Amino acid sequence: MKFASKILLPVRDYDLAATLDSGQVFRWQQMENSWIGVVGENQVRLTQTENGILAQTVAPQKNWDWLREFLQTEIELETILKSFPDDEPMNRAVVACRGLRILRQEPWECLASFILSSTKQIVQIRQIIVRLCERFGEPLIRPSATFSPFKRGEAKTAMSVNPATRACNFSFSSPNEERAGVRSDSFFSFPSAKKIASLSERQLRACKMGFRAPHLLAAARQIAEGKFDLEKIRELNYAEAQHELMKLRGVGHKIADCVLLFAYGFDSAFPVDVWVERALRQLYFPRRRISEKRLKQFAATHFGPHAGYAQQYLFHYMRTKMK
DNA sequence: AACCAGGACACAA
DNA sequence: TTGTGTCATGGT
Repeated sequence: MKFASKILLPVRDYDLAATLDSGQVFRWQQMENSWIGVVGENQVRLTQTENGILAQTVAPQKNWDWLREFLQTEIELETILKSFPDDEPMNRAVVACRGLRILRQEPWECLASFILSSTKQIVQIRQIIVRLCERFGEPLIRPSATFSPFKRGEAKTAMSVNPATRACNFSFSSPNEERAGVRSDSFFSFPSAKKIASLSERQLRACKMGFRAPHLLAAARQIAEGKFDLEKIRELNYAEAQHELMKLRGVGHKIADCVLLFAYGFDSAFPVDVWVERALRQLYFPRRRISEKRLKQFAATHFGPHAGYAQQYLFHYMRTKMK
């Protein structure tokens, strides 16, 4: 793997591994001491160092603002942590997960990813998304070419000309790689809404997304046809934005909150999945029956203006430190 | 080999 | 308002 550009993004209080492996993004894989992933059209390698995060990209860069935006390196974490309630569960979660951040994702990829997330373990979400990107994303620029070498249908011709630029494959190349859920030699963009909208439900189900396929397809079509505008969400307040996202089939409170928090930066969004509900009941109301509604109300008022961050700390704390 | 997973939805009580 | 069945799939 050759990298054309690199930069050191100075930042402290940033746990890269915890952040990339905390169930907000699904396309990053650890390679030795680094993390390999894709942001937009860029294949990136990130390495945690003493002074910050070292970033390397395959394509040459003139401007790194897109990466600072994604990683949210400008955020002063200390301010956010100080806004958390000063209670035992929260303090323990912060001590255990200090440096955990919330990323700022591209809305469509985030929405699509979380439509695919319902009642799935994180490992399986990763596998589904890898298949989706391999089959329907665009191959990314490789170091040996100055432009995208070929489109999917022309793979055979291009391969015979220059095998080194091979970047296309409709399936996993070996059982081992399929089991790992990851290919090591090919990287693809996340398929656009327009691309997904052009597919059949059958093609999507072939990615093993099950009953989520019609939901993803419907959302992609509405967006591709201009009937649903993901950019418009930015201009709304939290309640309006949540209501708007929930108009999509397959998007309820939880998934809407994930998108609002991870893609639009609504820090007050507080997604409650089985892990977070478990954390709330078990850490805040041990051996006491609390109604669903009172629990929701507690969550909505107790964690302050950056409740979404607090939620991520509780989630990651439960999932990693508390088995 | 059951059980469960970063749910949503229609419908019943 | 809260409870139940249904939808697919495969790690653990």
